[in-house]
Amino acid sequence: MPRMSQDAPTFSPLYRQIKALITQALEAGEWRPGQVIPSEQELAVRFGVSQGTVRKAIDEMAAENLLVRKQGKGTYVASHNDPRALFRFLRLVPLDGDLSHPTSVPLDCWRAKAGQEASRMLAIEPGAPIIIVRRLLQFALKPVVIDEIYLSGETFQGLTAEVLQSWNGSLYSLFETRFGLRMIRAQERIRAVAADRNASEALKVAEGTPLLSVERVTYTYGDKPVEWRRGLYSTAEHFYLNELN
Amino acid sequence: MPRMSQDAPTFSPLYRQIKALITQALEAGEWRPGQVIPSEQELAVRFGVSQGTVRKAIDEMAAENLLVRKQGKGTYVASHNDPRALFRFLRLVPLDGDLSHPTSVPLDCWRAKAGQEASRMLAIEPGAPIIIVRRLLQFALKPVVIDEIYLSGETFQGLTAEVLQSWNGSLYSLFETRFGLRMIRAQERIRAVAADRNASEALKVAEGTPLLSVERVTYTYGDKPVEWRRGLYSTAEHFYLNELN
DNA sequence: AAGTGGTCTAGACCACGTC
DNA sequence: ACGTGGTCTAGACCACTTT
Repeated sequence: MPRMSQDAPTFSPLYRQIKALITQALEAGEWRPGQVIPSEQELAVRFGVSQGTVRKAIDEMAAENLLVRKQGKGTYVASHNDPRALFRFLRLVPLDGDLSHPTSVPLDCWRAKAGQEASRMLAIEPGAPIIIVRRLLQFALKPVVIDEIYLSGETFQGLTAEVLQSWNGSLYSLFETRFGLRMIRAQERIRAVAADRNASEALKVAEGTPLLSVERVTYTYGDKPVEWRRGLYSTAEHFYLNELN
Repeated sequence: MPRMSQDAPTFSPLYRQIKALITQALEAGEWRPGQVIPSEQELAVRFGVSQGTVRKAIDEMAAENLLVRKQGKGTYVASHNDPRALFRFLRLVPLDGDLSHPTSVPLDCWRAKAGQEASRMLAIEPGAPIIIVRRLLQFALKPVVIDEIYLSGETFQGLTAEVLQSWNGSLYSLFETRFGLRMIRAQERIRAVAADRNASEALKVAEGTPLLSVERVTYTYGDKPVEWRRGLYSTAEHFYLNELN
């Protein structure tokens, strides 16, 4: 039973150190999204701690949606390919209870250099290459969200309009499968704005219609920002649902 | 070690039964908000289970913001009088990082009978007495939110404009202190709307300005809805911040 | 039957706050 | 010194899934 560093001013309990080790392994790609990780007992042996300590580490990671426990089967690496993950970041719900899945329609995809704002949001150098994606989100064939998505050109090399076109699934599942980038958490800043010319055409609403402006920064491991997007949501037939706990 | 009912189709682990018992005691007012509850050891003896089982029950309740643990001191009943609880339900943040506390200015308070919508939201009979409160929320003396709040007249007997005027603190801390009602969780539905005459006057913005419409239903123990409110947020100098995990 | 996560226990020791 | 929550361990048994 290794005590590790337990008395420094930066005290951290054993299970958190184990958590960090598991996270590192995850980050290094030792186990891929959707796969099982070793059993608690195996991990306990590997790290030289008791099974209960591994358990507590995994408990926290499951609460953070990094891992998924399945009784009798094992513990799995969370994946955006899992259909249940779709609405984790998309909080838009139809006014009537219609639960049809949204469709992503890529409109455009081009390269540019990071300006002030993009460089700050993505924590990259101003002038660094970025990729900008415009896409429409449809619910039951009706346009509801128009998104403008900024990505670091460095980490998303090879992302083109064709790749987007040919992908059937969520954007984040593409990022995960194709670029090995797992979106862990996000922060959204919501304001109300009037539809400009572009938005009104894309969303088929009158110019000046109030829309939700949703700015999102999405982070991967180590709180590293990897995506910045701004979405304009038409709330004629949908609303943004938020649970406060 | 009582096994209780552990094999019925409605299986529930011991710690969840303990959790239910603690919640009942909380609901019954055995310990009041802000006070300490008995130690884990005492509760273990009282319920005839091990300390670890009580611990797990309290763990979940702390995660749900029903209880607050303080190492070395004890476990406390969560309270809206705690200043840290203020921003639990108010997700509005100034564009510049100014962290001034908002002020609530009650504008009006009158009695009415529940209509269709209010009765559905508050789960009361149509025609039942309700109280409607209009109030303004100011950040640094600037009007930012205009709220219309619907409450069941039954549970909020004695709530008058005078009571609201004389209360220095959040609305929920008033509800808690004066009416013994603790707000546990809430659900918000957000849309974008244009400012009508009333809103434009109250918020000092032009008519037609896009505003956030935030409809909130707030629940107390047992998922019982006790408040329905609609707020119009001016997002000229503030935004609604949401963390997605 | 065997393996996995889930629950429960009992006991030891640590960190924090108060007396 | 004492009491509280926080951590860690070891072992038993339960529930679920697969073989």
